[in-house]
Amino acid sequence: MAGTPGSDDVEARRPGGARRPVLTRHDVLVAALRLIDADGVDALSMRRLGRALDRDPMRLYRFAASKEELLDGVVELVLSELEIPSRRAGDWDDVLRRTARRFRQIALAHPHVVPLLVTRPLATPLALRPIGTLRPLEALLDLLAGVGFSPRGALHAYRLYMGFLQGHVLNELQERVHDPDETDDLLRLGLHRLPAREFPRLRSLAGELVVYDGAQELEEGLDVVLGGLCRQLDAELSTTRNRSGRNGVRGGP
Amino acid sequence: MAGTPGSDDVEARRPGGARRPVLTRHDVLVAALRLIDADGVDALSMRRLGRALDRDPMRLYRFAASKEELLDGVVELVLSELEIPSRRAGDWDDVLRRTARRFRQIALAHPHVVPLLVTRPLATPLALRPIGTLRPLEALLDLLAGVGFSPRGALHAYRLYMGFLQGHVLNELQERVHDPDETDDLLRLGLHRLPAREFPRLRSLAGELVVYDGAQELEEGLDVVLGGLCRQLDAELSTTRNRSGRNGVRGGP
DNA sequence: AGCGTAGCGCTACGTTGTAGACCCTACGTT
DNA sequence: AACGTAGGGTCTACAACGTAGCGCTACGCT
Repeated sequence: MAGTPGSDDVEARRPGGARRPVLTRHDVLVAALRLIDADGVDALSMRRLGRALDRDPMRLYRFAASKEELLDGVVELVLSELEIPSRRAGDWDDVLRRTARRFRQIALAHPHVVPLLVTRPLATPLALRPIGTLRPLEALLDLLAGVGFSPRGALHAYRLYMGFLQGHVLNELQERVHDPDETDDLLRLGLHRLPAREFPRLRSLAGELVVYDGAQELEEGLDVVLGGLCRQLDAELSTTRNRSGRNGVRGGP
Repeated sequence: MAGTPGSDDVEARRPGGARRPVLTRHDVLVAALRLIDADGVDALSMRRLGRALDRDPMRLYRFAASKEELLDGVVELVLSELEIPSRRAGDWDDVLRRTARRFRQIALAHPHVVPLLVTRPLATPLALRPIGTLRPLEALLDLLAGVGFSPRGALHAYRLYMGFLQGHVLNELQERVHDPDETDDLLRLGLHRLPAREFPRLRSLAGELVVYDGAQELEEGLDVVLGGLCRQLDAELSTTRNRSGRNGVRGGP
C-alpha cells in the first residue's frame, strides 16, 4: 500500500552511515503479534514495540494511525491465517467443519489475541474494519449463498456459525490454565472453597472440568449448529421450491 | 461482606468536621459500572472513579485489591442481574429461553461491559472468580442435571448454550452503530468502499445489515441450540434407559 | 497517662499514548 | 553555486495512568 514513493532503496540511511532494513507495516504487525503472544495484550506498548524493532516509537505511527488501529491490524494479521477452502474440497458443511477446526487452532496458537479477536469488532464498525477481517465473512457468505441460502438466510447462518465459534473458543480458553501440573489440585481446592450449600453441582464437577477436551467439544457443538443450519436450508429450499433447483450440491448429516 | 468491624457509624469524620456517607464495595462497583456505561471501559480509571465518588483514589484499594479485581467485581455486579427462574416456571428449554432473553437484555443495557463479560474469565481462572459469576453456572447446571443430563452432558450443554449466548451478544453489538440516522448511508458507503471484485456478496447485503433484528435472531439461534440439546438429552436418556426414569419432566419444541 | 496500632490520605515513581517542535536532508529555483 | 522550502525522521514534553510507600492521626487497651 504505502510504498514510500521516492525511495527505492531497500535500506535506509542512518546518521552513522550504518544501514538497516526498511520497515514495513507487516513487519510492525508481526512484531506486535509476537509481543502479544509472549506476554499478553497489556504487554504491548508503542515504546516496547519500538524497542523490539529498534526504532523510535514515534516512527510506528507511520504504519498505524493509533494504537487502536495497530490492534485492528494485529487482528487482521491473525485472521489472514484463516483461509476458507473452496467447496470443491467437500460438502458445504464439511467446509464449515474444517474452517471451524482451523479457527480453533489459530485461537489456540494465539490465545492472547482472542480478546482482541472478539473485542475489536465492537469498537470498529463493520464498514471501517480492515479488509482482511472481512475476507472470511465474504468467503463464508459466498459459500452459503452458493448452496442455496437466501441472502438473509446466509447472513443469519454466518452469524450463528461464527457466534458459536467465538463462544466455543472463549469457553475453551477459559478452561485452559497455564500450569497443567497444578491445575488439578488448584481447581479442586478452588472449587472446594465454594460454599457446599450453594454450589453442590459445580463442586462435584471438578473431575469433569480437568479432563476437558476442546477438540471433541467443538465437534459436538458443530453437530448441533450445522445440523440446525441444514434444517434451515431445507426449510428455505422447500418454501421456494417452485423455482428451479439451484446449483447447490446438498447433503448433510 | 467486609463490614468494617468496630465502626458502627454510618458516617465518617472529615478534617473539617463534615460527615459523609461511608463507602461500601457495592457503592464503588456501582460507580465504576456507571462510568463504564457512560464512556466505555477505557474511561474507567482509579483516579476518575475516585473523583466520581469524591474520595482519594487510593481509598478504593480497600474495596478491590487491584484494578483488575475491580473489573471482575463489575462483571459480578452486572451478572448478578441475571437470575435464573426456577423450573417451576416452565419447561427446561423454556427456562433457558427466558434466561437467554434476560442475558441479552442485560448485555444491551450495558453494552460497554460486554467486552469485560467475555474477556475477564480469560484472565481469571474459574476457581478464583468472584462467586457471583459462578452462580448462574451453578443454577444452569442444576437445571440441566435435574432434567436428566449426566454431569458431563450438563457441562457440555451449559458450554454450548453459554457460548452461543456470548457469541450472539457479540454479534448483535457489532451491528449496533451509535448514530442510527447515519447508519444506513455510512454502512452503504463503507461497504461500497470495498472492491466489488472481492466482495460482491457483502456489498449486496447492505440492505439486510441495516434491518438487523437481534431479538428474532436470538430466537432462531435458540431454536437450533435448544433443539440440539433436546436431541442430546434424548440420546443420553435412551442409552441409560435401563435405569428407572428420573424425575425429569421432559418435552421440547 | 502512656503506648501500640490500624487505618487514611498524600506523595512520588515509573510507564503509558501521542501532540508538537525540532532538525536535517534533498531537491527545485534563481 | 547559492538559497528557500518542504517533507520526513527524531526528540522532547505533557497529561494521565496504576499503585508502592509513608507519615500522620486518632482510637483502643493496659
